[in-house]
Amino acid sequence: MVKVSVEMEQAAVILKLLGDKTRLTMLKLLDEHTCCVCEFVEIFQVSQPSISQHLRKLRDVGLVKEERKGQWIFYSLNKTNAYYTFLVPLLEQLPDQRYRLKELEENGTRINCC
Amino acid sequence: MVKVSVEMEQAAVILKLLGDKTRLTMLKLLDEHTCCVCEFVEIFQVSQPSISQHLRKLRDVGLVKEERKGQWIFYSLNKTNAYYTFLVPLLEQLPDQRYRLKELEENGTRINCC
DNA sequence: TGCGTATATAAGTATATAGTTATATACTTA
DNA sequence: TAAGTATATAACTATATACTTATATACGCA
Repeated sequence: MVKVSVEMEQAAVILKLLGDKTRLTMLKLLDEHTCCVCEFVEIFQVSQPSISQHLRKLRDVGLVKEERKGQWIFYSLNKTNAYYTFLVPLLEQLPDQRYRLKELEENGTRINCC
Repeated sequence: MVKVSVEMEQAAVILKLLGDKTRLTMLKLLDEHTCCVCEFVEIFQVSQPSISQHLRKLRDVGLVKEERKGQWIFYSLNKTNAYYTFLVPLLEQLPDQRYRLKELEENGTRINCC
């Protein structure tokens, strides 16, 4: 008997959240680095509220956690979350996204806020 | 360097398809057994077109394949599909759905068509 | 305290999605 | 060939989703 880590309904909820290119990329990035909202805004070239709303959805199911450091709020993967082990084999198969952070560093937008 | 099995955009498309309870359960069932449309109709208690439309989406990305046997069309997981290995660790973590087929057998609705 | 920056939330909108009913197509069998 | 069963597609509808702009809140610093 294979161990079941999540129920069907919960799994579908999580997978629906991952089924968005922006959120999926966010999670892959967060698996590699802590990021703040303004970095995501720069990376994805969408409005700041749009990023906040994506992060809220991920936070609402506990996939990510936030930590305020002064003016900025840093997001990271919540590795204690029940769904984290469900996520891991997925994220492992996704292409490395660290080049995006490197791009930020190159044009100075990473330094600006973090 | 971890081997990348899928690109971001494709992964998001696949995960969005999995982010629906009906389709996710279908895939888990198909991982265990071949099924035909009428069985899914019975299991999920939705209209036949609804089931057909779900199956079409899964077929369009190549996750499932169909095989006509007389009057019936049997669906199964397409294990040669590029996304199959992406899927496997996910499906493994989902609860076994064979009890649903057992239920069909018990009330005779499995026999009716397959 | 007042201003600038970072983030969150509210409200609105366009599009996507999942279901429905109606109908078409394909096969089986009398 | 006609009737019955299985499946697919078309058209429609209600709801969900992802974005936008406008505004509120929180923090740092002069």
